[in-house]
This record gives sequence, C-alpha cells and structure tokens, in this order.
Amino acid sequence: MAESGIEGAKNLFVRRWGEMAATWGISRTMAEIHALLYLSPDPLCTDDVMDQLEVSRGSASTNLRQLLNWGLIQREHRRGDRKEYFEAEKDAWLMFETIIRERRRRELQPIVETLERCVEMAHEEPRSKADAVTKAYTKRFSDILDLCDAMNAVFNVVNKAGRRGLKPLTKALSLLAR
Amino acid sequence: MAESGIEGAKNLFVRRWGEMAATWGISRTMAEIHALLYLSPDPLCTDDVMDQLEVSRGSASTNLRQLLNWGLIQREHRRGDRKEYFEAEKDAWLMFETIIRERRRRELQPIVETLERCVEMAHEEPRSKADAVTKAYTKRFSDILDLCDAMNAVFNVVNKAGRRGLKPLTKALSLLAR
DNA sequence: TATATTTTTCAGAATGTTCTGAAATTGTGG
DNA sequence: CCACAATTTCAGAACATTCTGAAAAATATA
Repeated sequence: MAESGIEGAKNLFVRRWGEMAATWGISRTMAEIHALLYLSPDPLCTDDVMDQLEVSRGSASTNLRQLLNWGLIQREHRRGDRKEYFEAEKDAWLMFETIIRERRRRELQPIVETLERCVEMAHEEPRSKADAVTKAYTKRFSDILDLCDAMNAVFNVVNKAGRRGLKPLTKALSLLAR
Repeated sequence: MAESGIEGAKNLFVRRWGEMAATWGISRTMAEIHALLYLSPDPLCTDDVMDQLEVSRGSASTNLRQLLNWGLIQREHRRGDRKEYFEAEKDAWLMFETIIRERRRRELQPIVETLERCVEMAHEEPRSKADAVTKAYTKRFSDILDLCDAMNAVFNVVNKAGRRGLKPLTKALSLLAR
C-alpha cells in the first residue's frame, strides 16, 4: 500500500477517518468505506471496496447498507451493468448536516424522552417522604433537559445557517463567541 | 432495584446515561458511575459505587480514575475517614463544557493534523502524473478542514457564551438559526 | 517501624462487536 | 421458466473491550 504521494495521502486519510469513527462508536470499516467513497471522483462497486480495503463481501455489503441507511451514500445503476455503484455525498457541509441530524434522532431524542419520564416519576413520589432528594434529582433532570435544548439550538443553527455556506457561519459564530 | 418513584427515576436515568455513552464510545460503567455521582446530593465512596451498580472493586477504581482524568469528578477527603469520596460536577453546563473540551482535544485535533499532513503529501506528488485526482483529493481534504474550523467555532461559542448561562445562549442561537 | 486500611494493578474470564465465507435470496436477460 | 450474476444473510470465527478478583502497592495510624 502506497505510503507517500497522493495515494499515500488517500490511505492516511482513510485510516484516520476510520480511527476517529471508532471513538465515536461507529465501526471502523463503515467509516473507511465512507472515506474511500468520499474521496473517489467516481462511484465504486462492492468489489472495488473489497479490493481496496481488503474486507470480505459480507462486510462490504453490510457496511454499504448501513451507509445508505445513514443517507451518507447513494446507489447508482448503470445500463448494461448489473453491479451497483455507490457514491458518497461530496459536499462536506451536507455530509456533516446528515451526520448530526442522524445523531440527534438516534441519541438526543431518546435521552430527552427518558428525562421527561424521569421528571414525571419524580412527581409521582409521595410527598414528604425523601422530599429533599426528590427535589435535588428533579433539579438535575431539568438541568440536563435545558442542556438538550441548547444542543438542539446548536443543531438548528447548523441546519439552517449551513445553506449560506460554511465560511459565513464560522464568522457569525466567532462574533458570538466574544 | 426500584422501578418506580424517585429511586426508579434515578435508576432509569443512570441506565439511559450509560446506554447513551456506549453509542459515544464511552464505557457503559464509566457513564453509569458518572450519572450516579451527578445525581447524588452527597459524595460517594468506592464501596457505595460497587454496591449500587454491582460492579467489582477493580472496575469501580479504574472507571473512577478515568472520570477524574476527564475532569468530570473530584476527590474529597474527610477527617477521621481513610476512604476517598467522589463528587461530580453538578453544574450541567460546566459538565458539558468539560466533555466537549476533552473531545475537541482527543478527536478534532488529531484529524486536523492528519488533514494538514494529507494536503502536504498531495503537494509532494509530481505534477502531471494523475493531476486531476490530486486536485480532487486536495479539494476534499480542505473542505473537511473548513468543516473542522466551523466545529471549532461552535466549541468556542459554547465555551465563551456559556459563562452567561444556558438560556441566553439558546436564545442567541435561535436567532442565528432564522 | 509495624499494622491496618484503602487503592491500584493486571492476568485471565466474560462479554460484546465485527468480520468472514458460504448458502440463500433476489433480480435480470434470454 | 431457467441460468446466471449480484446481493444479502447469518452462524461461527476472530478480534476487541471491559470486568473480576486477588495480589501488590500505597497510605495512614499508632
């Protein structure tokens, strides 16, 4: 495998993208496939992925499907060719938007629901019995709920402001950070 | 284990916090200990953690140390007691700040360094040979770098604006999101 | 310093995740 | 409908992570 030049750069990026994803609870292979497709000027088929990353057909298939589920890649059919080709979203901004939308849905949503349920349960507790503890817990639950609101606000900024491009957003945020 | 009332709410929260952390690449037990300490009005010692979460002394010790490393909990000594007690940061905002500061350091930093190295390597590639590909890759590398700048901007907003409280920040962001 | 208590460490066990490869399924053109 | 090419599925293997429990190290007390 090339370790220098443009192919070296590609391999370095693919590997790092995979490592980073692993710390985010996303499988290394899924992220490596994504990085490969993101860089590739042309769509790749399953066999291309198998060859370049040296993974099995099963793994390639499963991970490609997951990337489709995330909405990070798309299928492409070609006349006179039975194979399916895959192409990644090339707009880094749209890609990021997709990722945080999915993470909001998969992670922020459930914790918010749980917290609301926790506040409810705290209210069901009979008065006087361990009242101080009930109050303390309730306060902490709603503090985290407020935090979730803030995160939702960040997500909304990212989604809405992104249309105007990455650079303007970065600037606007820098001003806010004074 | 209580499934209703205030203790039920506590257990529900602790479990959910652990599950959520797992999808973030943080060990379930570490997050459960953190949730337990976050809710607890008083500091807890290693044995409290072992009893309440039914984990071994080794696991409790290792995970408590990791939480100390993250800066999410603090030690507390008590006169006439040899045990160490642990207390979590109770300010949800400071807690969040700590988490994203750590994640920036551990994750954003390395990918930025790698991307810069990738751009360098692309420039080392001899001209004319696969020039179109070199240009395409370089474009994608710098697109992701721009994205990292945007994320850094978000982090800065969060760090700086947080001092003024959570609610004002949420409001300011909502305005930006129009 | 000797002793008692608590914390840390770490080899091996238990658990959880991802991959492989072959079989089953799906879809296509003749 | 058949033969073929491609994709999906899934049981078991390989790998990675986390936990346990006991021994070693650290720390405090007298």
